[in-house]
Amino acid sequence: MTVNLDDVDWAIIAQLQQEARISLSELGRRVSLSPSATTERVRQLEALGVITGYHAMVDLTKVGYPVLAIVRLKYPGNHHQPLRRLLAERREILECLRTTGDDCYTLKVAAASMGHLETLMDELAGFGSTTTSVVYSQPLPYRGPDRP
Amino acid sequence: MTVNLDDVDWAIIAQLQQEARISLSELGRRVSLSPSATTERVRQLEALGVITGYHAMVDLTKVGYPVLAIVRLKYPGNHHQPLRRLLAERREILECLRTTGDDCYTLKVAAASMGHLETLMDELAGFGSTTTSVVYSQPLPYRGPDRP
DNA sequence: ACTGAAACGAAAGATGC
DNA sequence: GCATCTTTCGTTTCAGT
Repeated sequence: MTVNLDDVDWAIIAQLQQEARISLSELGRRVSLSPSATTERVRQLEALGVITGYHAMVDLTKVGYPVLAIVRLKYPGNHHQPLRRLLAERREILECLRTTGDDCYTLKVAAASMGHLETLMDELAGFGSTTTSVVYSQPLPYRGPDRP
Repeated sequence: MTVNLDDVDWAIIAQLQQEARISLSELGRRVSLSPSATTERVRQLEALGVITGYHAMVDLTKVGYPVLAIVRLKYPGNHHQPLRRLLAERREILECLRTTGDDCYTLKVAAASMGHLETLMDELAGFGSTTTSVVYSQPLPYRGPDRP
């Protein structure tokens, strides 16, 4: 499943992980490649599924979601469909990871207030027992993986 | 701290959260605005800190990190500097949230193998007691917040 | 706060190395 | 797999509303 990536591929990935909206010409300048060669490399990385997308990041507080929480969910049964439906519907759930261990799901949830978070927790509590931690701060700026 | 956003702002945010590399002209077409008006709106959203950046997302398995784990860290002391240093150095740590509750930090860690994860855990264990959950799957495609 | 026009720079595609 | 060239399209700036 691993793709072989050379120095230039990693340089491209590093640049686009930090600044996804730079032009292909600018990207080419930064990695010392012509615009067309850069375009071809980026196309390949996308086609191979190495780069899966480009996303704007938003300040949750500024858009009205000042409360961020991590919810761990202990989900006993095997009937995952209802939970999948909730994940799709409730846009306050920003991320969901299924994990080993006692808590099968770990969710990241954005809420407009503690009252709103309470409502969301009530919905999730229908699926199993939950453990909620409210996030104080995010001590790490965004970054993706680096070359090994 | 909240910024007032109208329908057009939210439409712009929604588009850029899904596809950050579309041209400003294309974005303008999608939200029914001229290129120059679109440019000005995006510039404002960036200047206000509503949009904090644009990032390429990468398939961790394809770039050589097939093991993803969530690590909860119970950090007793108040000396956070050494941990901050580790966060900055160890690029395998992709995310770090400081939270309420018994486990003060929740980290997302990418590893090349279980052996590599073991090494990383040993480093983290120096700071406090850890609970590690390996991620099976990510049942939710990436998405940011939606309009309330 | 948005439109429209004009100059500049970038993207896309074809060709040759 | 990469560079160069040309056409087409996007970006930027500014006048005007």
